[in-house]
Amino acid sequence: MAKNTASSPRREQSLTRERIIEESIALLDSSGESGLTFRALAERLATGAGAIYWHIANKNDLLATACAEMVTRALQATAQQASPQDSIRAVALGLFDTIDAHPWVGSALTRAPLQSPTVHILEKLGQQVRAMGVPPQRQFAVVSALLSYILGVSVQNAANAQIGRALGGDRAALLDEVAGAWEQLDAGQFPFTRDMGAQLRAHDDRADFLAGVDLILSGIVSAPL
Amino acid sequence: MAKNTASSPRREQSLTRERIIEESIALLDSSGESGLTFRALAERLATGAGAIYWHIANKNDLLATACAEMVTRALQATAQQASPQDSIRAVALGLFDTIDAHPWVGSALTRAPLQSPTVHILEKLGQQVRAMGVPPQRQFAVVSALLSYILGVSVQNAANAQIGRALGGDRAALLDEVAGAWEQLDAGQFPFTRDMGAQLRAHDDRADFLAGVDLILSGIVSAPL
DNA sequence: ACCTGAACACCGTTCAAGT
DNA sequence: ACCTGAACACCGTTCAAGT
Repeated sequence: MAKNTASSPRREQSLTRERIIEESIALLDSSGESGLTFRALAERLATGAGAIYWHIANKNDLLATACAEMVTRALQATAQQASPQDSIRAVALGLFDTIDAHPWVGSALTRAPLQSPTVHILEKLGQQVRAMGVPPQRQFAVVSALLSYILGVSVQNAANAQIGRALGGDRAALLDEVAGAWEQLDAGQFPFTRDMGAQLRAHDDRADFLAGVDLILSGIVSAPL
Repeated sequence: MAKNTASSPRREQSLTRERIIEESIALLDSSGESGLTFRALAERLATGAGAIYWHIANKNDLLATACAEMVTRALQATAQQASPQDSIRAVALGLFDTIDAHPWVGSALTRAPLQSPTVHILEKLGQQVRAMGVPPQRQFAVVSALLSYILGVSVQNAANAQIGRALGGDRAALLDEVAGAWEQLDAGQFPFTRDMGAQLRAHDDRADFLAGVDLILSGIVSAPL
């Protein structure tokens, strides 16, 4: 990483697939998904837009590779825990936080399911589900539910945060606005939602996410089928 | 719906917000999300692209309104069931099937959370969660988990189906290919995924989705916290 | 009040031409 | 082998001009 020797002629920094991905991640983090354009990327790399195509197949390839890199980092960061349940919680939170910090990772995962990043997550979850003693014929459905929940909620949470940022960025004020609207809904048609204003204002997305994971974990243990 | 009388001058079919949304839905269903362009829509409506902007704020408005229409239809179609659990399953399946048949509804829901369509779903789920006897202070987190799971999995399932279609359309062949790749993974690094090939080949997305809903429902009943 | 359609400022991707 | 940058075929959105 500190080495600067290029392959053949000594150049300041030659255009490599790695450097393109690196700058793509920086661009995605700073300007979001819509900020990643070949023109903007070419400018950052001090080259022409067409040059990128020598190393990268297309925009999808660019996004998928950047996403795989982030998921690898996230999974490497989750240490082994005391119980399988705790390991599952750690993986879940690691992904939640990564996708929260890099919302574009979420959309990339949605766009390329069952690819390498997802398989790594599946494996990590599967090993813990086995350790919990779930019978073999139920393992696929159980892991599938966990994976879907984790990715689904993380992606939606990140999308919410992005929308919040686009709408001004004051989370408390935005929540308060929605909560206020809920409280003024028609009592006959929306008896439930009307009463949820206070809980919406006070809620913590990360805690609710974890509560959902726990709900599934205790469903696995109580095993209805 | 059969009436053809326009507002003031008798015209074949005047340009209305309703007609624009109707044609947008048709276009989205036939050509997918990328098929909805102002130019294609204008052609279908036999007008200019700019004319649409008189009735619709922008593309987001177009997609959000079309999405709201579809969710309303989906919720109206779910009849009252014997138990709260069954009602929740019916709502879940209704949304799963709608989003499966109209994948663009999924992306629109993700893009506009806590808007009118989501609130209607929240209300329907919330009433059943109350009927199940969940204590008030847990209701928000429980409904939130259910809603997240249902939307998250449905959206991902629809995305998968779209990708499958783009890749040739033969679901069995595609699954078989992925399953085959799983079975050849390194035994040391992927002991779990390696064994899941058969279950992946045999699995039913809709059944797995419902199994996940049941997992959450039994987690709610066994109530760890 | 509503519609037209050209114009603007963008995209991803391709490709002849260079080194 | 790799890079350049103009060109192509698109976008969403705006807006002067029409009726």
